[in-house]
Amino acid sequence: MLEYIILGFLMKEEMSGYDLKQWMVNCTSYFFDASFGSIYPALKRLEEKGHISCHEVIESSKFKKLYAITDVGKTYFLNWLEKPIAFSKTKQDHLVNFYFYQYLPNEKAISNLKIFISEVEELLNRLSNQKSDVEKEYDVNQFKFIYSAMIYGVNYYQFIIDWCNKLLKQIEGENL
Amino acid sequence: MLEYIILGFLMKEEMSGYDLKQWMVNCTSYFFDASFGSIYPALKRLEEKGHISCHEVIESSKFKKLYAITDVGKTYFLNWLEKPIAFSKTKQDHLVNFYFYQYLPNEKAISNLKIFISEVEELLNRLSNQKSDVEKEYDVNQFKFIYSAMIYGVNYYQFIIDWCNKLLKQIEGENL
DNA sequence: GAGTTCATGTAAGTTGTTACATGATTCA
DNA sequence: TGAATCATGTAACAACTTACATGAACTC
Repeated sequence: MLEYIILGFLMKEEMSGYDLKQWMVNCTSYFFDASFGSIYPALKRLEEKGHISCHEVIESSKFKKLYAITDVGKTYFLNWLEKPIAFSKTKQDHLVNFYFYQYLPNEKAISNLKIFISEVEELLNRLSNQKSDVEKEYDVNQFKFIYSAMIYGVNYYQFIIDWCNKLLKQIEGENL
Repeated sequence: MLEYIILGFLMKEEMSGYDLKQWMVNCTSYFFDASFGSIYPALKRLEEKGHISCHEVIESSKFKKLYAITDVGKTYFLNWLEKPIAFSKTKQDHLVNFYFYQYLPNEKAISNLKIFISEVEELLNRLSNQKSDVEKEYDVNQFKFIYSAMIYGVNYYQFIIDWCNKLLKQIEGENL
């Protein structure tokens, strides 16, 4: 998946491994992120396969290895993109915890739920602000899919918060 | 995470590696599943650590290695469970695809969205039926957390379907 | 008696992360 | 001049999956 994401970003413009990481942190980290330890080897592999090409530059007096997608790479990427998407059941790690909360005293369940909620709320706020910025600065119709992904992210976080709150009220109701 | 899930299941009753896999497929696969190739080595590790113990039996004329959680294991599990849950951003693989759909012709985007929707709809139907069965057979108040997880699963699938349909209508509207 | 399900396990491969190492440049 | 950021990279580890191997029992 990482190699496809890299190709996807390079469809827009050439960039370095460091740039790619920045893009992920700023734009896709709510559904995909990768470490330098996987990005750099991936770039090496993609170059070996001929999907990308590299040229070294000095940009604002900083050494950079800029990677550009090749025609072979473009064909490869688009061929992958047009294939039907297999829904891969995503691990919802937090559900593993909640699933066994029957073994926890209610007070502990409540306090942990509250901590978890505020954790997700912070992520929601950050993404929500980012979404507002995009709405102000860009014509969202031109970035339909990217903007839709943001809406997904915001609504997904909200969904988790709502679910937690419902569960919270249910347990709290019992404690009375 | 796998080792904790195993301990969690063994909190209920002793079972074999095969049983554990069955439980995951039938009960948790919408948010967590593991292969035999990871379950059996995990059981070995847990036994070495003294978190579980094993005894071999013939159950309905079939050889089984039944694992039971030890007191040490129980303490270890509960100690993990009561810690605050770190929200780990789950990779939403399908979003990686949709994020780059600007590079796909609208017709292809539409057909792929439709395929994806029916894929998720099938999962939703299966889980939805399972949920109905649980509602009929059990007192859901006794399995609050397990039942809440099911609601999470159903609503999560529905959320994805709704998001896809919205996006679909938006693209289809453009094609007129 | 042939195929399916039950049951356990291993070896190799996949796909990452974490921690470290290096060095240049920028900024206070 | 010392800390932070920019920039690239590797080695070790982690946590799995896939594919294979084995064999007993059940089912038609």
